[in-house]
Amino acid sequence: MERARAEQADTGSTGPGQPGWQAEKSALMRQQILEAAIRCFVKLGYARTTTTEIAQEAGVSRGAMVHHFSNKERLITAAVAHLHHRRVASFRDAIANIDPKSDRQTEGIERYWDLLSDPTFIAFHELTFAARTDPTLEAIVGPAVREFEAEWYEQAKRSFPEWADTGRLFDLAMDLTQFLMEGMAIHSMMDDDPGRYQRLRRYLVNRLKEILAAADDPDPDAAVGRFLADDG
Amino acid sequence: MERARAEQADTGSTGPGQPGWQAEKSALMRQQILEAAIRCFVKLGYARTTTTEIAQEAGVSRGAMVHHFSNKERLITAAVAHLHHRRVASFRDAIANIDPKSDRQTEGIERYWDLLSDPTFIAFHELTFAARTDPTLEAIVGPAVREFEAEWYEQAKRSFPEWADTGRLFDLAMDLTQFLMEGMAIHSMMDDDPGRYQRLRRYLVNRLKEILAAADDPDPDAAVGRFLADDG
DNA sequence: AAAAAAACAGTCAAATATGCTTTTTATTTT
DNA sequence: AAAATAAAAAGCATATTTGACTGTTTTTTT
Repeated sequence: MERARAEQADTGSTGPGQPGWQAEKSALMRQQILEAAIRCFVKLGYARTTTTEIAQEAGVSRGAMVHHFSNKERLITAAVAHLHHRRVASFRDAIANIDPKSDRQTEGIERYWDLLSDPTFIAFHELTFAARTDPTLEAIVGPAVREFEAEWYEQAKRSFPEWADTGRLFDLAMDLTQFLMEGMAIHSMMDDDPGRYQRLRRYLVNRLKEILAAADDPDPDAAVGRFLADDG
Repeated sequence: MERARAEQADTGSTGPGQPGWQAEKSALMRQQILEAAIRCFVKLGYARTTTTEIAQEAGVSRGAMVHHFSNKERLITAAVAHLHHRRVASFRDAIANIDPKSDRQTEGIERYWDLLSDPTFIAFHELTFAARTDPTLEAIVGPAVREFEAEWYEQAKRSFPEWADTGRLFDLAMDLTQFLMEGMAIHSMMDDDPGRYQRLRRYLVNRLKEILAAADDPDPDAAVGRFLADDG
């Protein structure tokens, strides 16, 4: 009395003929389209990413895609949300999985560097930059950018408890890391000289350790002052 | 025996009716169009800068513009060259005019910061970034980017003789400055918190002075090693 | 002063991108 | 099994953008 369901095995919990299968297939296709959009951002840049191109990249017909995302703005909005979730998730696990026995500062910087050259991050940067001159896109991307920055800060605080209660020194270290790493990442996209960047990452780690060491100073404000002294 | 030339006075060396006047007017219009193109890059981004938009921004008809630049690629190429010259020139005078009595490192960083937020530099950055996914543009912009970097390095060497013969320490200082400042500049476009950037510039100046001081070390290689140490 | 050349303006057609509508196919429910 | 519903594909209409063409005015040369 077995019904013919031989071909459903690998799809997970549901299969053809079962209720809910269509919904699952639909969700899968949505996902597929969003990932294709992200690949297009990386490959072509935001401006030259057309809906036609995304459909082609996803391997679905334009009509099928229109069924899922009725116009371009909705598609872009969904892609940004998808990208944001992936970015937060991959940042979390990169930082959370640092070997506690390793040099944690170095590991943190190296893992963040890997992320910065990941397509997910390149795509996001592409969108952020395009948003500079596109108010519609800015309205979509802006909140995600701010949310990620807050997440970055919180996650760093959680994963590097040695920095707790270092106040302004922590802020200084975060800003230094963020801006220097981003500047390097952008430049490294058009300049193939890995040694240059590696050297500077080592320099950065040493600076971070120096700032951290200053936190043990009896007068932390004086320590901040030493780093930011205005005289020679 | 005066011929009627009352209205030529303010144009400089030539005026209507004199040979060469047309050529001068033509050059002026070329210039006007190129500057309009640059304003468009800043305002709209490279991708959304159309020839129509440039003509409108320049206040000339499209046909007139086509007369000067027969197609878009030639116009873009000329605009990039124009922008490059302006960028090199403004960098040179910013650095060359540093008051010798001031704190030269601080002044240098502050002046470079001013340049990074100047439309000339924003436009160039826009083009550089767009070139990532546009080989045709990359072919035009790439050489200018490399030329400017070389110029930047040479100019810094010339204007800060105290760094002469500091070898690898100089390279480290240049890279640190370039990447950190660029990272800050990009971020500051979308985040209005001047204090954050000012603080970090002060930090940077102190780091530069520290690197420079290390150049007096009897063993400069050991000094480099101290900054780039690989152990805790 | 007349002819030649250059600068300029306006219009048009081809190509491309987007959003909408219609037709066909597949799936679920009764 | 039939009706109802959802998904996918294809085609069409409108917008934009670019490059080309044509005619007019201004400037230079003879």
